[in-house]
Amino acid sequence: MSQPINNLRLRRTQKLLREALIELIEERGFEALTISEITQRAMVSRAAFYRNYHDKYDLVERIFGEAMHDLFNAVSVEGTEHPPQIWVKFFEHIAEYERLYRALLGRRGSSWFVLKMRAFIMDLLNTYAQHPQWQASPDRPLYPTTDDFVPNLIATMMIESITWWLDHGRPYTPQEITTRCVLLASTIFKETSTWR
Amino acid sequence: MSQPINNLRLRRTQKLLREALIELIEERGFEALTISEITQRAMVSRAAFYRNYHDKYDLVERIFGEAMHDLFNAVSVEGTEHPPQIWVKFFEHIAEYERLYRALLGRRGSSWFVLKMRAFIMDLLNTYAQHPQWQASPDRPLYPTTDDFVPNLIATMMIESITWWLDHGRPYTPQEITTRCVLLASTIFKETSTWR
DNA sequence: ACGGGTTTGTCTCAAATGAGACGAAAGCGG
DNA sequence: CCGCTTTCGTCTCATTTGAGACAAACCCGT
Repeated sequence: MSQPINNLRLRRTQKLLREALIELIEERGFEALTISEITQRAMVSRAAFYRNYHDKYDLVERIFGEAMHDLFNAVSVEGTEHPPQIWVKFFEHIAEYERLYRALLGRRGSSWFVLKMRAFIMDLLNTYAQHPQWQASPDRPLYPTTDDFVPNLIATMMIESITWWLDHGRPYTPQEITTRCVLLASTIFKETSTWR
Repeated sequence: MSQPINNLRLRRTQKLLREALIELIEERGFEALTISEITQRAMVSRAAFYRNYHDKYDLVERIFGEAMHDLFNAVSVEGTEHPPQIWVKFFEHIAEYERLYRALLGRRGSSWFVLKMRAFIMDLLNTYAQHPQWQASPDRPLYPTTDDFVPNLIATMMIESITWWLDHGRPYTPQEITTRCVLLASTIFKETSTWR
């Protein structure tokens, strides 16, 4: 039970498996991959894979999960005084792990992962949406909290923005693409909050 | 004693150590490296290094040795009917392992390795020099076999050609650079074989 | 030449891994 | 629907590996 102090081997096999996964998604697409293929590329036994991960979905989830963990750490350290800052950090993170996201969101990617990512972005929206900058007016809720139609749209738009951004060689800085996305999002928020 | 069938772990640690070595030579130079540094980068224990290699020189020697082994295999398979072909293969090999040779022959490289490589090229010269293409005339030896002054010069020239070639982004194909080198070498051979 | 820190090379023992086998499940072509 | 093949997921045991300690060699500044 008690996790031993030694985790170099664990970290190493996980690193090798992650790198192998990204390479192989780029080459053959996520859905086509088998566990054997990943472990062979990683120079790791199949048994070692199952000791570390449940399946290939688990592998991706944990890569993404830890990346998001790092993202939140980076943001909480630097402060959230200016909420759109979280999105700048978000795009910076995307840029840093470009290979991963191109692989997972691109043509050969995984629609399962797109769902996963949309859910995450919606969480982020819910967490940070109450900031004045995104509010249509102070006394009116931004959108009906019982309905996540609008957040869903925004999240989809964000993902599309990410893939476009990566596919076009990141023609904007994280700051610039964030500004454009926030502008778009707040427009949608304002428009739709007048519905009824 | 008896080498077990299992060598995945061995091959993996060796691969990781080699990659780490090349990276670190590029970053900090060969002579400055410590074993700990290499093993940390490779995510391998120091003990594992010593199980596989005697020291960092051994590590480099074996990378080079196996590369040369592959080189000879490639040549012997494709036939040596046209001897300068070995040099084309040689430059192709250099191009393939560009990072290694830039690292080892460049500014931050190892003068020890340059000696090693010169000796190897001289071997190659001795092995293939008797071909008519490089002979001044059929009835006269190419150079006095008791003296390796000229092979030494040629080998030095070859190494300089390699570093120049790599440093300038390989402006010639392996075939072209070989042609130029063979031309230079045979000129030197012809000139010096008239000495006495 | 002397000392303090680093690196080397070797060792031991616990722990993660690799090989390989196994039945079950899934894909697939006829 | 039925075989045939591949992949999955789990298991066991031998083997390599990591952690850590050790003395010896090596620096390097005083």
